[in-house]
Amino acid sequence: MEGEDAEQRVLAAAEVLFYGQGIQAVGMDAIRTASAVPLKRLYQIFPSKDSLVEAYLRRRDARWLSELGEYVASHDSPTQRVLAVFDWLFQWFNEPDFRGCGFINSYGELGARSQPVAEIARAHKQAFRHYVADLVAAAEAPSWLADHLVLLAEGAMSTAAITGSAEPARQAKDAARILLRTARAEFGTAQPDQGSREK
Amino acid sequence: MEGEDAEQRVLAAAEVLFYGQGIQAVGMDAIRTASAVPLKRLYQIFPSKDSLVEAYLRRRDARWLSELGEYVASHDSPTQRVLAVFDWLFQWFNEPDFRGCGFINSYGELGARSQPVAEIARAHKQAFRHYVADLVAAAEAPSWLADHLVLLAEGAMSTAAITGSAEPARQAKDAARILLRTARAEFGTAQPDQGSREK
DNA sequence: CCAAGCGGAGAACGTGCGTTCTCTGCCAGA
DNA sequence: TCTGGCAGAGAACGCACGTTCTCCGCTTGG
Repeated sequence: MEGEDAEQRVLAAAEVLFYGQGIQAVGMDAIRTASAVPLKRLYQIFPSKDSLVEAYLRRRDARWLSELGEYVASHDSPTQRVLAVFDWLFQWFNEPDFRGCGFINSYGELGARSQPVAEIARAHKQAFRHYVADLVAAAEAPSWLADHLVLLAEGAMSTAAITGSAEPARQAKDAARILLRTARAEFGTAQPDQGSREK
Repeated sequence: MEGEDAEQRVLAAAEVLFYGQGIQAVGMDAIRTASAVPLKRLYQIFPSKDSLVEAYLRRRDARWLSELGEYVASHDSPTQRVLAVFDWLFQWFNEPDFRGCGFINSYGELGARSQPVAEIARAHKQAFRHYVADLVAAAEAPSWLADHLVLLAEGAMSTAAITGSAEPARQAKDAARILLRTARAEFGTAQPDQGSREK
């Protein structure tokens, strides 16, 4: 049974094309050609372009967070894990087809017209924030630090996309290190945890 | 002669519509209706939609930076000026038709297809970075602080757009305050003079 | 070997939109 | 007043694209 296979091929094609060129710039014909799934079958699986777009975003949301989580989990200390987020961003920005955050892009393109798209983007960013907040809590830093780190990460994505450089990830990591250190100092962290407590 | 007037009306309509709904979502007919400029005249002024889009972006670039500059200049001390950037963002985010950074949005929508759009977005972000760098230099902080503050500002724009809240501007300002304080402490602000000591 | 239906390939249809064209009325100058 | 052209309003054109339809070959059960 290749029904599953066809759906996966469509989603894979959609992700590459929608992310790489923008959603409105990609026609269903391009999806068909790239996935080698006939239009009839394509419309059996996804009854409209809108539904395919939503599926694309949901899939990307899940993959993005799981890849980030996997990378971060390979680090040991809570502090390292917080900073690993920015190392992962650096890697991502260096991928040749990096073109910014797919959710910010989709929101900018369709968010004003499509409530589902806006909602998925919002949910994705909220999930990311929660994930960072957990890392921050594990590193025994105040919860507002998570907001600051998220802003740095989001800014790095946009800036890296437009400038075409991965450097913003490094800059964001530097800033994150300073904020993390300062936050814990002000917070009066009882547990040094790494012995990396200065000042 | 109302030739000038027609052009201004077209640009005003284009800014509201393109920014508010996305570029591809707005047809030339909508521009015509909103500006009350007949299509014939419209195409005399802007020979194609692409050229109108570019004019829209260039005008928005100039206005955005000049409004920011005006607000910031109304503050006295160099430190206040640096932080005033985030107050201005807060005001902007609270405007009812705020929908994120028009350049990030345009880049996400068209940057992959249109080199001019990508170039204008890049130039805009570079100009913003230079502006912040000047403020940072005046506040006698190390130049890398400008990169950090720009990331916070960009992140605040995206996050405010997607969440629909102006709160990110406040969070970014808090983070900026910490980074500014820390940067000057580490930098040893003993010599006010130029503050141009690197790394 | 036959018939019935399923899946693939792409043509066809309707709509929206960027751009151009046509028609109509108005005003300048003789 | 007459005429020549200009500007406005919107129809028309061509194309792209989302969605549906048609045709055809293959398979599968009798």
